[in-house]
Amino acid sequence: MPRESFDHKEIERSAQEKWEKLDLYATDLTDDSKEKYYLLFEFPYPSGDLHIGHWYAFALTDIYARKLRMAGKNVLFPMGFDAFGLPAENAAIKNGVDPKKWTYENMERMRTQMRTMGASMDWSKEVVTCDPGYYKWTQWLFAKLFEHGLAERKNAAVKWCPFDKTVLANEQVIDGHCERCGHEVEEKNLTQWFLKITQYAERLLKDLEPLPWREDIKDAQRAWIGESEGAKLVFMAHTGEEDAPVPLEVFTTRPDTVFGATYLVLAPEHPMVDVLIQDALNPEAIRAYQRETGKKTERERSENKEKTGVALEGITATNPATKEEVPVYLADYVLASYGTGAVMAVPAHDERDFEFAQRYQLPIKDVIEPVFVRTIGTDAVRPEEPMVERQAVVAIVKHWGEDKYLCLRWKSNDWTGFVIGGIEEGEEPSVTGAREITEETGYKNPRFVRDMGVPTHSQFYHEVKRQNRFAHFTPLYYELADGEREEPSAEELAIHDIEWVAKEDMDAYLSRDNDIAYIWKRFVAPAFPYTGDGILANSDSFDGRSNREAMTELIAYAGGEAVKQYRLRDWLVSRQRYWGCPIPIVYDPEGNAHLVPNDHLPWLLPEDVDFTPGAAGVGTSPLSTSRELKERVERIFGAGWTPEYDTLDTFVDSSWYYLRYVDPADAHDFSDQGLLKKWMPVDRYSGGSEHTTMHLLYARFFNKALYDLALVPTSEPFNERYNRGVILGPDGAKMSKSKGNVINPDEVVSKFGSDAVRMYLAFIGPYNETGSYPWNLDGAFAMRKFLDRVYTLFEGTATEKSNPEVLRALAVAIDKVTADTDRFKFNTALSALMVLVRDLESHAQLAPDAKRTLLALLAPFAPHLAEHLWEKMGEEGSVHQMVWPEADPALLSASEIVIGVQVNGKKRGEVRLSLTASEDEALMEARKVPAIALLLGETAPARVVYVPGRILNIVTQG
RNA sequence: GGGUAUGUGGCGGAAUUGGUAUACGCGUACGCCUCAGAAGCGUAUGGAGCAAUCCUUGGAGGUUCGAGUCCUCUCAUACCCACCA
Repeated sequence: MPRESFDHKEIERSAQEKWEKLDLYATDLTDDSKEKYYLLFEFPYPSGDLHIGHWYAFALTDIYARKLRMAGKNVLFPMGFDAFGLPAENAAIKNGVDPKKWTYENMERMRTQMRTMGASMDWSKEVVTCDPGYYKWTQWLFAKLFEHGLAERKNAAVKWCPFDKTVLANEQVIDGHCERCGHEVEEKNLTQWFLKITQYAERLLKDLEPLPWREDIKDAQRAWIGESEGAKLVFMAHTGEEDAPVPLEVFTTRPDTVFGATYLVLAPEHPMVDVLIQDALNPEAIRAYQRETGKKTERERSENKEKTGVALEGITATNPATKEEVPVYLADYVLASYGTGAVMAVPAHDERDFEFAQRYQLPIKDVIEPVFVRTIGTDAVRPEEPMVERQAVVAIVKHWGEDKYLCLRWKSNDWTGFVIGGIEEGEEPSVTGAREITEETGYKNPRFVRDMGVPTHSQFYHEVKRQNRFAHFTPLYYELADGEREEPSAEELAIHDIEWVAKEDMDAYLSRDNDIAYIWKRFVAPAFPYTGDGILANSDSFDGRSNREAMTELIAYAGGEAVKQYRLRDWLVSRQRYWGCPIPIVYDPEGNAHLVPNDHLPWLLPEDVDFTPGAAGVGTSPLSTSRELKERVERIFGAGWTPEYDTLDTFVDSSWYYLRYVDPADAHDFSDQGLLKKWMPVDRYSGGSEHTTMHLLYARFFNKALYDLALVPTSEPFNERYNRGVILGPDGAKMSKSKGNVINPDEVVSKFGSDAVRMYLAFIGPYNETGSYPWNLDGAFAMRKFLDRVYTLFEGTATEKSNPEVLRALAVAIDKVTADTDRFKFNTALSALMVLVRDLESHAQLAPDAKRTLLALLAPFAPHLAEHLWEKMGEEGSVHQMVWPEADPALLSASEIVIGVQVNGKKRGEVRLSLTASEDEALMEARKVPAIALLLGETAPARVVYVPGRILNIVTQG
């Protein structure tokens, strides 16, 4: 059948006009006759042009919005702009354009482009964060947080470019240099505003649990919050003089190793350094180290793998467990911003401390003896059986001539290792080793060289003895004097083979991550930290106990306190930027911060600002160049009062926009309580994976804080969260202007039509997974071909009713399209539509009922064409007001089905069976298939597995 | 270095609870149509083999009547965090 084509431009124009006239998409938020559904996508930054990524974000969510409306939901599907931000200011600096003008013009252009998309967004709820009507309430909410102690001022470092004389955002610092002029960046300490998100760390973590989010999204948030359980311990620092000792508090996750803490390390910025330095013998060296590290950014410090530090000479601190005096160091591997900014160093059991101790020759004291518990395999500990403790030796034995070592391979389980033997009552371990070497391998002249120190312990199931073993190994080293050997007993030979293994082959030879491999590693590299669990040693009365089990008692013994620590820092919201929401704070002549009273909100962003780099003072914001702002403050508050010059991080604006959508024009409140109660939480929030941590966490924090102030009805803002993938350039690389692989959607839309483009994006892969998909023009063309086929299907109309085959094909498609669209699996929904269209094409002409059903299914995916065909059929109203079809279950279940027949698990044919067929009937049918009959022969099958409607598997052997 | 995710044809991908692997689409080949090309239409298309048949979901084991799917190990790629004590 030849394919008709249609004029997509004309169809799009007329459909869009019609929708506007019918005002289809403005949601009546007060309509209670339908169930509410709040479908949210991340609002865009008005960067200028609508790109293919925007299409991917908006048009595909739109598919679901349309489907939901047809399914009878009252859908809120709003749109807005995250309109404050750095690019507007950069344009101002570069081209002298007013940031406001630049932003509003961009928004207007994007609105126009978005209309061509034909998306059903509700523009009447539009929110623009740089609009005073919006940021008035950003300021009001900031004030609420301030009043409740959730906003505070603290010192914090900013990146500063000494050439441009301007504060840089983190993303403007490339490799420690200013992205604009290439000069080296410095850090400056400024007093800045913080929101105390850390107070919510525990709840942000705990409330994640019941959310129906994908586990990887939750994991990313958990990692960002970074909870560690540990203890705070106090080491008293002494100066050697008569002075009172100074307490130094440390945070550690391993208080069980406190007996091994052989020195103390403070961050260079630690506030106590100023006190301690007065009594230190080397104040110049200490100051020099502070200056040196102060120049470096945190990133540069971490890039430098080599650990550096300086001793506070003449100062010691008392280990609260051992009561011994330990030296105190400054080192930049300790971060001032985490924990207490000070750590107790346990070089034997921490890799960083170990490295530092090696470099500065500090004592290393083992306090944990490793315990290896086998948990997998046939020798895994069997909890139901008793544990038998044994003292034993492990003997590493060197060859008399070569650099090879004596190994045993156990025949029962292919286990590889060294000679091992139980210590007899009253026997010297070295004697045990020598005896076992001779007994097990026959070598007669082992010479004991040394005991390798730290004992290790193993728990495993002894398969031969049939009991759990807790073996305490003493690792010993022997060398064979010569090769003199007698044949070991037959009993020994039956258990294992003897093998000589070269040093360099040993790692591959030994099974990984077990006790034997550890002992070998210790033998070849005698000093390295052990960070795992084990048995306490060198720890007074705690010796011999499990480190985990004794943890709480050890904390108490050391006079400490168990605490939880978070990696999450308080949220620094001050930005030394112009194009952002002004912080509604003024300072009295004494420098105390006061909120700008509500009746002066919105606290307007001044317009007489000089953007020239360096125009503002050192380390301050462009707002300080505004005369109007200063005058405004003095006029309202009095002489000597000064404004806050910083603006808010744009993440603050976007932390509450979903609350404003419900009541965007409200001049008396940030939103309407009644509507919030009805509409929150957001039912499904779709966005980019790059916002998994920061934006999503900030918004959750904001919502929780407002919940505690009884300003919002739910403690979590978002129910479902879907992360989307990215569209790559045709070359498979990330789209970027410099690579020249950016796709301009306008061109493709004008060529194939808006419907074809959105369908291509829907078809490219699963939407709710964060894959990345290369753009392919052939795909958009293919979608247009498909739409032409649909168009052709509507050419004629049958007068008789649809036949059962058509009805069944429709039912199957309804079922699949519905389920897949609900899960955002638009690709498979479309595949079901294509199968349906192919089936329908085999029938001469379609009855009106079949056409209507097909149009309903098509409407969310190809809204313009569906509307056009609807009109062509002579139907009233809009196709988008149709009721979403439901599949008749009776049509879905076929009475007969083709199932595969397997012989011994391999598919050998297929049979058509009724769903209610018995096993005997199935077997009878299967025997009619020649290939199967041949394989089965005359014998009765040993076993038959028959799952009706799925599979028949005939097993012929046992 | 740590965490998370993903590995299925030439390509994007499909496969409810373990139950006919490769749906749908692209690309490719051949044919039809055409003066010719484009478009369109039709057929084929995981690999090997003339065939019967055998092999195939990154690799190696395992559990099972049956594994893309579950378990163990291993390799590769992507993203995020990276001295967090």
